[in-house]
Amino acid sequence: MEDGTSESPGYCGDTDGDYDVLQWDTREDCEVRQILDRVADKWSLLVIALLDRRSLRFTELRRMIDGISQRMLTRTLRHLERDGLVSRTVHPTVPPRVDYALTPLGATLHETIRALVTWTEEHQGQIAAARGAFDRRVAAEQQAAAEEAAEREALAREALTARR
Amino acid sequence: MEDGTSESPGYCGDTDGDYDVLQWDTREDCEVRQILDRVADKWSLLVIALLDRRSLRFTELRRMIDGISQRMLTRTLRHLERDGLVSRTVHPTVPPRVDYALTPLGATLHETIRALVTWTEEHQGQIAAARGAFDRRVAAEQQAAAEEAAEREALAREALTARR
DNA sequence: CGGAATCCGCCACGATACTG
DNA sequence: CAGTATCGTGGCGGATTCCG
Repeated sequence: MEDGTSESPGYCGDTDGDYDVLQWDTREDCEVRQILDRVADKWSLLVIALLDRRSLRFTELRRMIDGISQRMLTRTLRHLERDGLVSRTVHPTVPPRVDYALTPLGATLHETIRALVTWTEEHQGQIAAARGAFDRRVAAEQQAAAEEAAEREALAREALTARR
Repeated sequence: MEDGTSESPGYCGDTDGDYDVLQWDTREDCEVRQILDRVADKWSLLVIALLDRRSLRFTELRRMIDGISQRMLTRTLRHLERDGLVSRTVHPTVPPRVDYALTPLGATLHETIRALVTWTEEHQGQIAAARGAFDRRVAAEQQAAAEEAAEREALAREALTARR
């Protein structure tokens, strides 16, 4: 099994009731974070999206995703299966055939995720602009610092030659 | 600066038009994934949620989050600032005072995220059930395999004693 | 074909110390 | 107070090999 997100089943009990915003933010360690990590996983989201069209075999997924290693595909599918987001059905044929499909639960999650994707698409312009502005500001500050350093060095050298 | 999500500004151009689902899934490497990683980041979401109430100082955030290191808080805030989700204002007082606040863009993102949190809260029961069932199945299979192995070993030993 | 098991590189993160 | 700089490390992910 290798790891498996730890076998602790239920709560984490970490919630000390400091602030009320933390009602779902601190306990993120319990449930929300688990799902969030699954969604944000490099491959999970891709698998969910692909399975949303139709059920697929292991090798089909492997080919479609292209950059993925068999190890990661296996792990990803196991995790999704464990969370009840993907169903795994083995056909006892030879050679063996395994089909993966999205469960109803997985389908609703995919819908929910789409909202986030939509948000990103709608605002990616603003984000790109913000990044550009930020990077330019940083570059300008760095250059200013560099010039100041050069000036200080020039002054120091000048003082040195004057002493001789 | 240390890293900075690479300074490549625009597209990734990785999109080979194989399937149409990949229209936003393959190019995830370009924009969607960036935001998703930011959201799924261990601390970013927490910071966004806390700043949704009111603007906060560096140390306030540090105390409220509790498990975070100063390094990670700095990095997180820088990333959020770069993406235009959080604004940073320095008050030229002594001692220095720096306030962080959610930008309008960040606020809309927070709203969008809430949908995902809501989904998780609504379905965490199903997920927990699925995990339980999965783990029990795995445990059962492992035990079955162990018993089978023990039986084989017993047979082998029996055969061995018979040969003497 | 569909995995499981093993080895290993890399970097994300934490702890620590220092600066303005 | 609000950071930057440096070092040490655990774990994630990839490559490879073997199994049913």
